[in-house]
Amino acid sequence: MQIGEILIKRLPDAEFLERAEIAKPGFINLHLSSPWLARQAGAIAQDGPDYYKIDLGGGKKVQVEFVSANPTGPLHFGGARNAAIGDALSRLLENSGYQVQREYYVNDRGAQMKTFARTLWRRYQQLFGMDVTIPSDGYPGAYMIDYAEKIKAAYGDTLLSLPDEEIPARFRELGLKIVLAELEHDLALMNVHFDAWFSEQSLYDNGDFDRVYAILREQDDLYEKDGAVWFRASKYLKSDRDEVFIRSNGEPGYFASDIAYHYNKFIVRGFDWVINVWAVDHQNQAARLPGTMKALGIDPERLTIVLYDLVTLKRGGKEIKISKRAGEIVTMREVLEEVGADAARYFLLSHSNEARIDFDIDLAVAQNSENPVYYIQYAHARVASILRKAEAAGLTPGSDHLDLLTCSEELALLRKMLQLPEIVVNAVERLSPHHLPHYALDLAKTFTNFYGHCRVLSDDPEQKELTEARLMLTLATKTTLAYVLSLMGMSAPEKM
RNA sequence: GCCCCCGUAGCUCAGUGGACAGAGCGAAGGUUUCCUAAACCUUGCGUCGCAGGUUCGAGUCCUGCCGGGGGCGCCA
Repeated sequence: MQIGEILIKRLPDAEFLERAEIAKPGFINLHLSSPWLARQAGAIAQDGPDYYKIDLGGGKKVQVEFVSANPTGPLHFGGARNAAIGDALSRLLENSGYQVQREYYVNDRGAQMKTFARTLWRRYQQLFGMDVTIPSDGYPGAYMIDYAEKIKAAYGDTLLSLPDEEIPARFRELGLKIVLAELEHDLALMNVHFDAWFSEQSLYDNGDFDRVYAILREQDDLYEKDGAVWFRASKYLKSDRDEVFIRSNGEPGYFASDIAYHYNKFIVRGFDWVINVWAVDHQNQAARLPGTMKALGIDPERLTIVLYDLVTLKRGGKEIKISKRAGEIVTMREVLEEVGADAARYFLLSHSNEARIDFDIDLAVAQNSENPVYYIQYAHARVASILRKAEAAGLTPGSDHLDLLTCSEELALLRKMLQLPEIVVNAVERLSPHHLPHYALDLAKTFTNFYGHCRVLSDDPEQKELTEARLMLTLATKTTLAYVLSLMGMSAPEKM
């Protein structure tokens, strides 16, 4: 308490400070000056979203790799959470002084791709009445028949006469093309767009894998055992388990691809920082991969893996059961078509990454106050409506009398807006976008409270100055709501 | 067996070692000749899973336990 008193006496006079006081155990409470607060309405409205831009990154090149589901079928709804998180992180970083690249890693080689091509070939043959069955370990989903139909539409029966040895590569290539186009289309439904689709196979075609292999060989990080080539993970990690690098069948394993891929990210492409968004079922690999960067001379701190937990879908409080074995999955597209991108993104972002989500479809589509998405967007639409009405009445926002904004609802709204940079810094530092939806709801609530207590528009000439000031506050609210919605990748409707 | 995540209000969830643990929804009551009633206000709402420990101070850190989920592959 005594220290506090001394500190208070030494506080410089700042225009934003109204007063400082000491509270119970020894807290110093600084009170913002109301006139200063009121002036921020003008600053926000004038600067637009730039008012909130901060520079945490100093122009550093950061890559956010997300979704990256195997290109063997439509995206499962769980992938939508990955997309929501990855894209929101990208948006947060972009607005915090980082240069961001969004990347989708395409696992276009390996066993599952071969199985995919084989299944596709069989489905194609079936379309011509041939009595063949799909492989027992193949992909039983009906979407494979759709893919085969597309190939039939483009090529007719001409592929039936392909030489046997050309079939796997041809169907792999055709299938991949179809799936990638579908992934891009479905992700666009969620307003997610990638800057790069990075092919795993390219690592083997462009020599990155060979270079990494040579480096590791040189460092004696590789050894042979049981007919396979192993990476000495134990040299770099607190672990007694090594990683298979090249399998006994001669094929590089996923770890070999991963390390070559990150060599490419850091050494070839020169990213300062790489963020991978992975589902929790990769938690073990997530714990190990950064440490193995040391083998490439890369600081493990430069690789961050964001893990998120799974999503279960509910309808009317009841879980929707899916059977992956039978190929019955709930796709991202189905859910997006039902609930829309905005609601999906809001709910998928509203939980901390580590928490599981019960996604309630009924709530997401509800058009009432139970649904925070509508509440928030409605607040924006209401703001827009007031501004439209003002314009029609010849009233314009003005900064000359902002000191008239003195009532508690007005000041609370201003304070809430000024919290946003703090929210953004926190979300970036912890890579936790879930603070955004909570803040947005808070802000919408604070605005609606203001709206209920303070009439903005007035045709009374004596109220003109207050009206101009409140219009300025309203405009600042519009800027702020629209900005926080854009960080989440959601739309800010002018009308509802 | 070892490792990771979760457990906070009736429900869904926030909570960065600091003040009396917060929001929304639901509930109860009230408001509206008025800029979008898709609204607003008021009220009540807690053994922070349990038990120890560290600390001036713990929902937060440590240990153990209980409950739920996940991971420990020559799959990715």
